[in-house]
Amino acid sequence: MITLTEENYIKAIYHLGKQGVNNVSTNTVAKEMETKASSVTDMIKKLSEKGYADYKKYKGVSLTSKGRSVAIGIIRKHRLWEVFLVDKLNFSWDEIHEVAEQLEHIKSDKLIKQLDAFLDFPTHDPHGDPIPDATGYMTSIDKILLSQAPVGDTFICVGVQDSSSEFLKYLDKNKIALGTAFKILYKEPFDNSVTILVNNKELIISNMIANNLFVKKS
Amino acid sequence: MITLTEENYIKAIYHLGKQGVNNVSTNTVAKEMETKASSVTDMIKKLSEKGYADYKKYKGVSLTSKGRSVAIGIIRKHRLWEVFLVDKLNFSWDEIHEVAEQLEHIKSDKLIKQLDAFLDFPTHDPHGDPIPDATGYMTSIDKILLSQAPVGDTFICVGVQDSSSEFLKYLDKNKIALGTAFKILYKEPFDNSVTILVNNKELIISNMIANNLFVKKS
DNA sequence: ATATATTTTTAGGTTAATCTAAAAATTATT
DNA sequence: AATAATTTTTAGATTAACCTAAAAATATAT
Ligand SMILES: [Mn+2]
Ligand SMILES: [Mn+2]
Ligand SMILES: [Mn+2]
Ligand SMILES: [Mn+2]
Repeated sequence: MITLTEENYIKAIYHLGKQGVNNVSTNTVAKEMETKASSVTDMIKKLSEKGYADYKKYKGVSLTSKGRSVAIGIIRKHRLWEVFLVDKLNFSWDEIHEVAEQLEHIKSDKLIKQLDAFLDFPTHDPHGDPIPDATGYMTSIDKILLSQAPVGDTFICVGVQDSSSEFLKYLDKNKIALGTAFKILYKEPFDNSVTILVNNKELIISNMIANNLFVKKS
Repeated sequence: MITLTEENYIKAIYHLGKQGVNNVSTNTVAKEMETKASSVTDMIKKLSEKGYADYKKYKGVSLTSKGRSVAIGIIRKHRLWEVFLVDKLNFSWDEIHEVAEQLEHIKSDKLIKQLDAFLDFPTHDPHGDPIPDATGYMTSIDKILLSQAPVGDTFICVGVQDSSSEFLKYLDKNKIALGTAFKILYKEPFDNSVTILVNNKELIISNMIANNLFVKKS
């Protein structure tokens, strides 16, 4: 039996250390979980005892393959529910994360299997993140950050790094969505801002924005 | 802030004492919650302090109007999710209760509002129980137990008292579903069994079954 | 009305998840 | 290499939800 809190820690370790393979420091987990380092120490001891994590004192924590498969299962549920909320219940992409944080903990194999089928086996969530299939396999489209993309080429938006409501609303306001195509006209060396041509209009994007938008060459 | 456990106690008190109006004894709640009487005493003190329940030592517990509206909200969610599972995800009516027990605690006003619309504002769940609307109003069809229905008349099945998987599977096996019509041919005084004509076949139903099937005159 | 049985509450403990404060280990700086 | 700063762990408390066992109240039976 695994508790909701344990699931959330496992997910955090997965996201912080490249799919849970890299060691993550106690403080890093504490920040992500909005809790204190001492609480994290307690919990990663427990996760380690239960076989979900590898932990050596003062050396940080990583996931075992058992822990990794738990993490992937939760992520699968999170992203499928996000698709449900957008595709079926008309939520916008900036309203879904908090609800999915709750729904991802519902335990029922049949539920997630049927939901997957009902949604027609989506491969990506509304933020462009890949949805692991029932076996844990994830298709990774090769995407780069807009800040890393060269001037002159044409790209399409395929994902976001930050999926906070604020950032997503900024994109909405500027009519940038997944699938939107644009051309990189100019990169200002002084502040690393990027001028793009999108929807037949020039738009200047700050480095911070460019650092949170995933694109791929079109 | 209300915890999941508090919600479950409130729901239990609601179901045990006619919509939470009647006083319910500590032991009754303990049995329903599969816990000990001492734990119940602790919890109903807390519910009372938080304004969800009225409690006097040794006198049992009932719900305040605040508690009642919490209960109705949870029941609304439970039943809407049950409709979702059956109508959209192809669950059968005997597989949904446990999942709905989890889903009923998801907190999002928009979610339940949109789900209601997505399901086309259903008024009854797959077991024939009424679904409270957003204001808490519930339509109650006047139904009686098959065991109370007179011989000779024709009835349709409109609900179940017991919604355990075992009972529901029995009904499936005998091709009895919500909306199924039948005629009461005979009631055996010795064991109170009931002979009905259903799907053009005679079927003898034990008193226990007849005590768990709601019908209405057709 | 008294004794017996049952129900309910209280007292005191446990576990999971958190916290603060202090100690120990590690890392960075002179 | 020694000292200072930072990170991590330990020790000891707290809270929610539960438990057992004993005490108190209520209900039932003689
Ligand atoms: Mn999300
Ligand atoms: Mn997402
Ligand atoms: Mn149910
Ligand atoms: Mn139901």
